[in-house]
Amino acid sequence: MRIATWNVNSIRTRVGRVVDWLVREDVDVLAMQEIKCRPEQFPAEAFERAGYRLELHGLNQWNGVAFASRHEMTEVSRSFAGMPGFGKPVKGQEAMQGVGANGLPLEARALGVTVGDLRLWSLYVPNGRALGDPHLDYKLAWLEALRRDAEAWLAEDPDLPLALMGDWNIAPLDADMGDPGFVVGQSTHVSPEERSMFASFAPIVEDVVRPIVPEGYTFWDYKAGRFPKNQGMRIDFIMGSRAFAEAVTGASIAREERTGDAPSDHVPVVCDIDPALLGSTFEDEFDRPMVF
DNA sequence: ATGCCCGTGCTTCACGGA
Repeated sequence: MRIATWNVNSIRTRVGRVVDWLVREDVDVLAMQEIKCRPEQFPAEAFERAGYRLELHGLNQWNGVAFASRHEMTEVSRSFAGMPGFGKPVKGQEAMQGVGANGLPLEARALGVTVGDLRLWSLYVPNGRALGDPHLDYKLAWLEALRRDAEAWLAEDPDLPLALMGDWNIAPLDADMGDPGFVVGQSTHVSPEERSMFASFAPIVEDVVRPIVPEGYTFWDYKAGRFPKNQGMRIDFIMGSRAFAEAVTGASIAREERTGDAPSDHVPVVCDIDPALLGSTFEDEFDRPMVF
């Protein structure tokens, strides 16, 4: 069972490349971020022809998250309970996109699905923009709310195989930041506040990729030749609960997806799950044991 | 110190990204 996350930076521009990669790499479930379109604009046919079902959440040309899965997806959530919004207070037409826990309009940054026993979230954490910018307060509040909700899910079911995967927009360690445009004390993504917030998830979820792939970036800015100079950032993560992490048998970062024609600025992050290491329901559903 | 490179909108620049 192969699970991946990829900030695709516009699915309409990238659809051929994304579906080719899914098929070539035999991916079962892909969490996408920055699809940059509404559901009716999503190029669904290409995914469906390749055997993938879709769950989509997009409100406009910004943000947008999605899942493509070879397996049935249930219990679809387009936000988490404490998720804050951003912008001007909701009124009239804006109310159609939903109101966050802070009374402000929700953005399309979170999508939760259940696949077998797995609870999976595709997350696009707010960028933060700059130190002192209201967007950074939003980013920190958004993550705090996510952590509190995830704590509650796991308090209710400590054995839940939960994965919080996506673009976290934080480089947790110094080794995760190779872009000289980002400096501790001057920039987002490396600030003590963001790193502390990321670290506060440790009691509930862990990075399941780093133990297997200790080095490497997941994003290189299009500008200033960041990829040829390998001045990237590691900001895309698959964070798994104990039950999820115990079932992980492999992981990789698909660096080659930053090369060739019209790449996203992010690359896929992948992990492999052995269903036998999860609960029996999942095993029965997907391993299809022979019946005599 | 600034822009670099992209994608989107109903485009000829503004904006968001990280």
